[in-house]
Amino acid sequence: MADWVLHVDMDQFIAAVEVLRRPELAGRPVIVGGRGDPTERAVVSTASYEARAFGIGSGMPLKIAARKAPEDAVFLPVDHQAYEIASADVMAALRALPEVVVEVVGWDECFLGVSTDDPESVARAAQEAVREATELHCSVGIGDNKVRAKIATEFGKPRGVFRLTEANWFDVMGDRSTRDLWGVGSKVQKRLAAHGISTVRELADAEEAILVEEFGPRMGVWYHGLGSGQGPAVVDDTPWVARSHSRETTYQQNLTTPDQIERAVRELAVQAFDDCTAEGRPVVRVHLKVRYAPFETKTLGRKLPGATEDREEFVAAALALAATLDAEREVRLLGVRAEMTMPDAADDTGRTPVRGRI
DNA sequence: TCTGGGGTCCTAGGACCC
DNA sequence: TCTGGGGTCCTAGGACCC
Repeated sequence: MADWVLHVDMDQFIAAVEVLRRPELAGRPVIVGGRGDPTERAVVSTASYEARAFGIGSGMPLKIAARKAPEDAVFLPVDHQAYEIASADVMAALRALPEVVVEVVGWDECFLGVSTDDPESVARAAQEAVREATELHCSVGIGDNKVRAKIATEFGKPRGVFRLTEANWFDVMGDRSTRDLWGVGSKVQKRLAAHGISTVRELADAEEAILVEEFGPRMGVWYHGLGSGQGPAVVDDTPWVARSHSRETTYQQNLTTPDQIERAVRELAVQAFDDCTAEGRPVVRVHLKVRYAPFETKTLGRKLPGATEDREEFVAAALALAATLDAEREVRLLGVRAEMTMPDAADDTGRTPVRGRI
């Protein structure tokens, strides 16, 4: 029997959950994002397949989506709680499969580790278990590691199964853009292109030394291996432990005065801090994220003098950072992040119980 | 056309110590 | 007075993912 990695990804998860509780919306273009008001500053979380047919997709500003959407489109607010409940039901159904290790990587996706000679039948069993428990549909990628399983899922959508291994990697991926690789975004794609590397095959054939020079010792080696579909194959069900919590808000009207910014930072800092202390861990660091109008993002960080459980001390540190912001510029987004101490277990074992780069 | 909110990990470079 | 090499910690920011 061979070891396989399966990647389970829910089809249009958020939109599907909404349609499930409002059956009358079935077949209509459904767009979920922000507070459901397409005149506000917000982006699309998920669009149903019917809405995608009009060119509407995740990450798109709601205002743009509204322009593209047909008359009968429905805009809905994001309801985190509903998706968390649905997600828990999905994961519970998958954990109930025999001999399977489940590693959750998001609301709507996870890896399964399984030893079998017939991964396709495990994939079909997973789809059936999810459908039976939740009436939701998913796609499954089968791979000999996490990278290939994750990429395979896209070829299985919707409601399908696709296998991607060392055997068919270059047939399937060789001529595709490096951007289609998991972990290569637009910036890295451009930097690769500057070295004459545009396709997956070209990345695999590139000199590793050149990539190391461009991206550093870890990322250079990582990207090179990505070209031939290499990646870790261990599926780990250790519960995820957060390193930090943040709160951020995009303001419908830009903040223009120091007083407005101070009030906003204080409010966000209190929430982020309380999220951390709710887990019983002191806070060691504060970050501030600011987006100046129209669209320039900056982040600042400061280590606190020591681990603290004193909220006012944290708020004061956040305010001190805020005092360094450019007072001349309008702010449209503010975020405060609180970084926590790690649980003792991490130190004892030398192994961080954290979902890392896969 | 106008861009969310939640996270993680990596790198460069300076400070400081031996 | 001018100088090495290595290690670790910290800050600041970049990139990516769901």
